[in-house]
Amino acid sequence: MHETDQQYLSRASLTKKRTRIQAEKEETILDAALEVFSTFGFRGATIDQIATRAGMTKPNLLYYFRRKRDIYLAVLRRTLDNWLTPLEALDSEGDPLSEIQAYINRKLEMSRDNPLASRLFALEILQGAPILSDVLTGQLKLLVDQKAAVIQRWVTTGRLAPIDPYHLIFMVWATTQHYADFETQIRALLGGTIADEGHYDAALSTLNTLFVNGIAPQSGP
Amino acid sequence: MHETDQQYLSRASLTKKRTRIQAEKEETILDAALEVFSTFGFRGATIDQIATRAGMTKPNLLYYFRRKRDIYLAVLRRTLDNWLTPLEALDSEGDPLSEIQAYINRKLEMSRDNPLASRLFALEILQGAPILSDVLTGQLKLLVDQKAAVIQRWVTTGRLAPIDPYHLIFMVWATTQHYADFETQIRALLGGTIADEGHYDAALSTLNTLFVNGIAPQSGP
DNA sequence: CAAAATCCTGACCAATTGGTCAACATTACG
DNA sequence: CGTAATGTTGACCAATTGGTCAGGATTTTG
Repeated sequence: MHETDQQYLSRASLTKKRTRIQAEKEETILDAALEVFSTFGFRGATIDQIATRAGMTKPNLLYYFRRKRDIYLAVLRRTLDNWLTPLEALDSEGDPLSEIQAYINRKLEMSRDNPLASRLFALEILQGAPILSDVLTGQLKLLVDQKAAVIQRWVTTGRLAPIDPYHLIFMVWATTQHYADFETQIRALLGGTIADEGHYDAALSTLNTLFVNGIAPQSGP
Repeated sequence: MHETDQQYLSRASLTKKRTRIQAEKEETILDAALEVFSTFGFRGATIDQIATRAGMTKPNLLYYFRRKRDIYLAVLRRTLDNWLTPLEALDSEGDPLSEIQAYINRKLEMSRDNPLASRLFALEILQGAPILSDVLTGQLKLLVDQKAAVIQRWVTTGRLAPIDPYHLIFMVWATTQHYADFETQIRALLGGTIADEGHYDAALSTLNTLFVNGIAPQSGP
């Protein structure tokens, strides 16, 4: 499915076979594009910037992706799965607190290991999600509705303190993605980022304190 | 201080006095500029867009602010105070839990009442804070260091659960600003924003549950 | 009311940028 | 090896955009 999707974007793939060079160059381009788009946004990025960072000329890059928008779309698609996976893994059969803790863990890891992807989506959504709006109201909404129902069940059966599942999910997103999206600010204030182990541990431990204490079922009658 | 600062930006203010028309037009321009910059970022915004939204021609706008960057700077400056005020109001003499609760309140109100300002700063910081970096390492760091020290004292004296003050502040920022910055996503998932009273109350109540339970001092052994 | 100051605009310019294309270079393959 | 397919590039184009300017319109002020 991804394979065929990409065929529509990368023009060079109107060739009979997907050649070795195509595979290599397209990946190089998308890597470079992720860096540039996640820093400057769609309009702020230029094809030349991406081409330079990918070590090729502009017309050469445009041989692989005919339009700027095609590059952008391809980067978003390639990154989308990574973005959704952590929530997908939330298991309705597991222990509520551990599940949510594990979810926070995965999200914070993603912010550390792939901050560019986080910033790419942040920029896209900040600007009104012109490209991703379908994903938001479709794929993402389905997933969130489903997982929110799981959390709601945990609350109803008393295995979690009463809390709105949607807003709980928002809080997890907000707090974890913050470390990627506002990295510049974090660095200015802490003198480092969560790429530094000490800061990572402090962030994780704060998250755990907050969420575990925050949503553990209240003991007592 | 603000007055004189602005003189450097708005060219028309090389006139002998600040005229009525200058005051009016400059405000109109900055309002329009906030809308446009907070949606498209600095590079994505065009002077024409701002001029159109301000109901004037491009050369006319450029009569008041000679360069695009001047408009951007002026908008950032005008909004900066609002951005810092909520944290400044955190009172070291108050009750820790109430103070933090009140802080969260103010921040969420700001996200509701001035989402454009929040998105403007978010875009600026996401892109590496090319303009604001001095503010981050200067004014903001001073303020945050000071308030973090206050919170640290609360922790040390056992009036707050042990938690890293910096990361606690980050969590407050993240969760409250999320509703402004990711409004598009919230709308896609909830069918509304915190401008709707129901959603606002749900968000606030979730925040309170999380933070109050999360950082209340653990009842004794 | 008239001169001075301020305000406004159409026309224009140079730089940037997305995208094309013909011609040449390289690679794959029978 | 030779030819067909694929890859690469300099030169170029049209649209967008930041910014200028001369001159006319309006407002302020004595």
